[in-house]
Amino acid sequence: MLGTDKQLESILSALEQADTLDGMQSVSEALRDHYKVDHLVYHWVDSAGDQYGCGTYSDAWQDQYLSQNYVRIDPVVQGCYQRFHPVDWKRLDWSSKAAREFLRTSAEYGVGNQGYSIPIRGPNGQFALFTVNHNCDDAEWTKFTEENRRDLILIAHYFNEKALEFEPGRQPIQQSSLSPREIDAMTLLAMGYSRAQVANSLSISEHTLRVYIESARFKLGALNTTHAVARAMSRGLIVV
Amino acid sequence: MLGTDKQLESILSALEQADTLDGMQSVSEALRDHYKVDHLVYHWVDSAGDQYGCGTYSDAWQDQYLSQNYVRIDPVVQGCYQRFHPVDWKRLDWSSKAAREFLRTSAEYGVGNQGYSIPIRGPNGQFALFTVNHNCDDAEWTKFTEENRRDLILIAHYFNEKALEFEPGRQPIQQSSLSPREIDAMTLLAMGYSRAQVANSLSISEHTLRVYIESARFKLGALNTTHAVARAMSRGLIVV
DNA sequence: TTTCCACTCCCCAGATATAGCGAGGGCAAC
DNA sequence: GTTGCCCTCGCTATATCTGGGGAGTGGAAA
Repeated sequence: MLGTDKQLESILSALEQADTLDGMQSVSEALRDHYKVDHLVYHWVDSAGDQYGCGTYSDAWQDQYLSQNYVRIDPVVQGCYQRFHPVDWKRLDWSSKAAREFLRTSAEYGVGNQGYSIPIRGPNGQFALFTVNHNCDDAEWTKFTEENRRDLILIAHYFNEKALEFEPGRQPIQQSSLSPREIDAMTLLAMGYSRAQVANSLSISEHTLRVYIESARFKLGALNTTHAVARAMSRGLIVV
Repeated sequence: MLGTDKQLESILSALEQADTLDGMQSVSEALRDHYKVDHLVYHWVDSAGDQYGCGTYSDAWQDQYLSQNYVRIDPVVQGCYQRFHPVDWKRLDWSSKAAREFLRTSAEYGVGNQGYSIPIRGPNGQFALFTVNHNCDDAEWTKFTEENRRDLILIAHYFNEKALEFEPGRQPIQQSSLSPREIDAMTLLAMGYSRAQVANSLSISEHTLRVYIESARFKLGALNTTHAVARAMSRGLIVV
């Protein structure tokens, strides 16, 4: 547990003082050695498929993952996106053919059979994963995750805190939040209403509604209504 | 620190076994006594304005907060919504007239002058706050928050985990999967491309694309394209 | 006080999406 | 070897959305 482990303390101090991605990389390697696991990875899953991370997976696997756009079929990402609590890979849905194929390929690149991933969310819909990976039997893995669950949650938190520090454009608190009416409009559009229906629901003319949509589109830097709704959702401005 | 404190351990065990909001309420009272602070509050902030929570603020203050819709002006909520890391209330922006008025009123209801709040985010844009509040001088408060920062992050995490358990409709994760092409289509639409652009990107005719969109709409039970994209996003089928 | 911003309303034309038909090849599972 | 799903292509007409203008109110901040 934290506080009872001098070595872990010093590693976390190093993380807090890291000021580059390389620094985080070193910390993940140190943590991997500390916990005696095969891999330890922080993975930022960003919009538009831009994603980065740091960790101990091989470069070859990272390249493969990105080039094959595995994020779209990775059950770990899919599963964590729906959850709040950390999840053991065994509890995910590996039934689809693509998922099994993905698993098989990952093993070829040195990814272990056991995994434990923690979803992390930041402002504006930011989403990331913190994963510990190992090769061992179920009993051993269960013991490990139960013993270290709390540590891992905290470490995940600290990794994300660092990653957000590095990310430009995240810190300047973009105050381009939507007005109440704009949020109403975006919300109802996301619920599938047509403009006429939305206007009716809000008891305003369709013309007025259009101004809100355009205004929201402008604020969100969106190219069209669908884009605006998508951005509003991913930034957590509306909930559907 | 966790793991070095038997009393805190037992309180957290009680939290893990809580199965009602009242149970969480009791835990927050126990934690307040444990940390010897004035208040300790978990506050679920829903976009629709539906909000609930549990904690040790007086009923009168909670009623006042809800009836006055303070969530819209509360600098703690506003500030935490843009941040990832825990934040001391002193670092928030209290400059607006509404904020100062709010602060003055809160003091009348027994809210202390010092506060430390942790933002928490779950799937589908869920957002909550975990706050510790006290009446003391700055030095004492800084010492307290620095010493207990890690504990508080973890406790916040556990509170939210419980709250999500209680929330109906959050658990059922239905996986109606889209085909790869449908996911491509939905993703590109969410990125703001028009149908013509999407068709071009995928190197297919616009007619074919339309079939995918319709098929995805059908699978998602969506009324139109925007709705389909919104549903695909909130179900984590596409990552934008 | 003035300046900003949110909110409300109006017209019109062109671009885009939706809805209705239908058709064939490939691949996998039952 | 039939059934079902995925991928691909076509046409046409109507509904809806987008983009270009302009205009007035009220409230809150500088």
